[in-house]
Amino acid sequence: MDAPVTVLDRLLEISDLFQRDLAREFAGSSLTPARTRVLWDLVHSGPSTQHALATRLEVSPRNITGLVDALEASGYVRREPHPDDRRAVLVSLTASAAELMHEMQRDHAELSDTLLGAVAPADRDAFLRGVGAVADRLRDLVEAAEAGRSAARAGVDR
Amino acid sequence: MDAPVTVLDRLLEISDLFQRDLAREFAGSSLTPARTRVLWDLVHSGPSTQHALATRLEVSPRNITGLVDALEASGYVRREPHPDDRRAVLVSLTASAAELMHEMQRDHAELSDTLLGAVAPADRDAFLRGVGAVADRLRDLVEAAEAGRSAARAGVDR
DNA sequence: CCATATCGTGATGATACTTCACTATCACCC
DNA sequence: GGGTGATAGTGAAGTATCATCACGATATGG
Repeated sequence: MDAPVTVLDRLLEISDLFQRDLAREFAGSSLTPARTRVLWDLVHSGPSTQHALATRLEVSPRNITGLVDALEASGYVRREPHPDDRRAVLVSLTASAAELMHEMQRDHAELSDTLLGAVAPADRDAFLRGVGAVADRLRDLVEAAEAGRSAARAGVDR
Repeated sequence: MDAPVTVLDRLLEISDLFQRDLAREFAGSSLTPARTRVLWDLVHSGPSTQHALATRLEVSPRNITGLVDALEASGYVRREPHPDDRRAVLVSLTASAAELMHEMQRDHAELSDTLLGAVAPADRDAFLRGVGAVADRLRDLVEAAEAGRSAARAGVDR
């Protein structure tokens, strides 16, 4: 009865392996998972204020300050004054960082294909539907749990 | 052309959601992800030396010292002298921690079932095969990458 | 019995986060 | 205009998880 391997175990192993691969990829460079996340977001969202980054990445604005400091020092991003708001700064990727991120995006897609290629062709459609269904269900569960807590706390106020 | 959602994205989202759920679960208690990992390992492996823990969890022995310190202070584990080796200590779960871990194991299995329940019955077998295949493939890839690096470094010596 | 490896830990430091306090600015409203 | 209150970013201080290096205590194998 000790520890049958569940689907969840497998899914967690996958993400663990991926993270390890990412860490290995950037060993030696000044890029770290958290800093890479910032770059990744900037590719998708374009030049952003630090506040916007903090909101999208769900971390404190103070934390973004430190991450951008490091990325700026290593030449991955630039801080420019916001044209309409003198309080804010716009963080944007440097050309070389943009190039790097496109490479990473290609690698990411390629890895995704490789992994899908490991699935028997006859299973692929069902597999994709299954992954989507699990992600959706889990998202709902987490959302409900978090809303529950918020509601409990907000309950006193309302 | 900007960012089609890949399988890999979905898999990473799943693990991200799960981690967030775990963190929420233990908010307020003295348990943290890293400390929980130690407890989880002890359930599977039984009383262990800190060195064994460090090896299995792939972290430095020094780090284990700190994690066990915290777990011991909170009453989750006990440190006992190793019967055959006066250098080593045996770390074992307290009764209440063992109980807690069994609960967690039940919850984990239950969540796994719930997630699998979100997959259409006709897709389930293919989905399970697919998840296994992807995990296997990724494990091979990471292993090869790490072996490559080790080989490169060991190459000078041999 | 001595050289060497192993087990744990103190010291020190990096990264990734937090909250709190504070400044500079913006936006609104009378 | 001149407050007034929200917002953008950052300094200060603290926590958790990791790493490396040095060191003492012990085991082990000639």
